Amino acid sequence: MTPPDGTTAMRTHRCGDLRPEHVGEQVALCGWVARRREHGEHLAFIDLRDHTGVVQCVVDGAADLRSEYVVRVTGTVRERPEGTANPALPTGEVEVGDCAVEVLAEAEPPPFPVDKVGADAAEESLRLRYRFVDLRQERLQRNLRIRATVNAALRRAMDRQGFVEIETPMLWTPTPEGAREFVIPARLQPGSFYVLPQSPQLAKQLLMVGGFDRYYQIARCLRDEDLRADRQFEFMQLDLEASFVSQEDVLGFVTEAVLDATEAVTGARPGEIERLTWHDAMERFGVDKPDLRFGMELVELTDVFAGTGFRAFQAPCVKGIRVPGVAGEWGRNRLDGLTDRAKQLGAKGLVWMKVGAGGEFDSPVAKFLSGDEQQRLAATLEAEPGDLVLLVADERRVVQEVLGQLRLDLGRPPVSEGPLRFVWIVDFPMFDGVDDDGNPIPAHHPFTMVHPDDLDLLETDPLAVRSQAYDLVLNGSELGSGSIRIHRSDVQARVFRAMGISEEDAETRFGFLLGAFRYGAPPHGGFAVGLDRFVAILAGEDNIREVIAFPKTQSGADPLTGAPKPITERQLRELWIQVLPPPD
RNA sequence: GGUCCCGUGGUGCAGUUUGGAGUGCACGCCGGCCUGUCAAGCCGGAGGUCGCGGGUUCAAAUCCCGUCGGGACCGCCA
Repeated sequence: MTPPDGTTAMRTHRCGDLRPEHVGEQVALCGWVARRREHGEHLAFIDLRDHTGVVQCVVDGAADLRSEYVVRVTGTVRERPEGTANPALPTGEVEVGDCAVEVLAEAEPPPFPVDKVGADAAEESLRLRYRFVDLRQERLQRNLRIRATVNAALRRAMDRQGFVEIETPMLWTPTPEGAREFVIPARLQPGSFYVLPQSPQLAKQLLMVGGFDRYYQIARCLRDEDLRADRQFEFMQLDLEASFVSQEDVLGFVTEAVLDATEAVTGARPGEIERLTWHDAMERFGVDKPDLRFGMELVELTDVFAGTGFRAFQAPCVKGIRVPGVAGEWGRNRLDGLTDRAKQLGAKGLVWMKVGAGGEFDSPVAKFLSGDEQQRLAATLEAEPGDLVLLVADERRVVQEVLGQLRLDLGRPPVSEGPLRFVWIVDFPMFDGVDDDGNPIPAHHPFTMVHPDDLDLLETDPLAVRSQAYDLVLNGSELGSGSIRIHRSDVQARVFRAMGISEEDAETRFGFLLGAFRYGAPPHGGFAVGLDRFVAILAGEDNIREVIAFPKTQSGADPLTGAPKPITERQLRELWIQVLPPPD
């Protein structure tokens, strides 16, 4: 997997590649002046940088260079004199001697230091305004190369599994569902508009009807929604769909692809991806995207306090988490802060208990709990001396949400740490509560297939219906989701009815897809993996902007180009568009 | 739409709580010295609309109001 050596007409080697084995070779290197140490008119050291690293070049004379000049250096590789090797540099045992330097391009001083320390410290908008400089630093070079490695590995995996890469249109049709769309005026049809696809969802289902039984695409998706550390207007997905498949087939295809990509980046292939049902994930971790890198699971305690006299625990659900060995670090102030946090998350309160040296509970509420309750509590939690125990009693959903978040607050390792813990979340519910009109709210898009065992519950108990939808989660981040789709019009009609979508409604919104399905739709299902988040985790980055060459700021601007900008009157007229005055 | 944090020479900070001369630190930049440095060193120098606007005050980087930009989050992202 060694990439080509980079030899060109202008250079013989790359800076970071030089080693003792090259000693004696006449070399030509090209790169940027990272640093220079000049000792008068007789000696100068130049640290020359390209994307492979830095090497020291020695000039026997004055070097009239400045930072970030682009230069070509010719000289002879030699071992460094006794005692002058630099173990901090991979190239530190050698240097290029007797250098002649040719300036290929002069450069103004960079607006911020071109290294990890300098760029990390700089205001991010400054980095983005000078992204072409920022990109030279090792971190972004590495991240974007990881990204390319992932893309290549995914393509290989999909090709190997018989998938066909097909591009779908960027100019698509508006659909009044889901994310807000970017709108493109149609010059040839004044008053009408295309939109940029929020995903290739409908297109790939049409491809299934069209007989491409294994489709994939590394697809750009666009959503005009507010930006976040893990969300940009435009993002990439490994999008796939296959016909005549079960859920198992789809999970298999995706597993193969993401494990291949992980191995390509890290050199190690994770074991088989484990699975949790949505129900178990919510009960044990309080979230549908559990971070399995650490324990502190939610422990069910409802039975323990079934007959309790303690008013606060007379609730539909009681759960607790055990934070091992930290009791000593939690004084009254911090615990009060934690209680505030729990209330802010929706709990009525938070009960904390410290486990003393003899296993006894130290807590303001201990006196309200019977000896038997305390004993069963300790046993169920497997509490050890020195542990801090946090308990919440409330409606089940509230308990899960609050403790799930506290678990993350107190235990979640940094993104750059720990093993890569993939997990499939399966058996999602079909609906997520009811809206103001009493209609069940679909948890996924309306073409998601019902779990085969639950089909008959659609009319009787819709909120109990599970779907054949599944998520892939990595270290607590949702990497992607997919489902088996409905391909039979009778089932689709029942699901629309359950959702409160009328036939006319459905026809208006998805008519072209439903129409196509009348011409012979195979059973099919698919998935989409969010690549920006995937790459960010593999690169150990919190923020997907660090794995995107030219990202936008939180307000959707690009400080480098100045986009978005007004366009000319003439352009507007051509598009039959008039800009309204801003509201007061 | 909302909550919170940040904005001071090119860069990163301190100064803001308790108003008193653009005060300080590190890096960078410019000039000089320097033949083994590697965050080179030593000497000297330049560089400021304290984001912007308004208000309070004898006096505002500092207090108040507004606004712009950046970031984190809620809403939103079927």
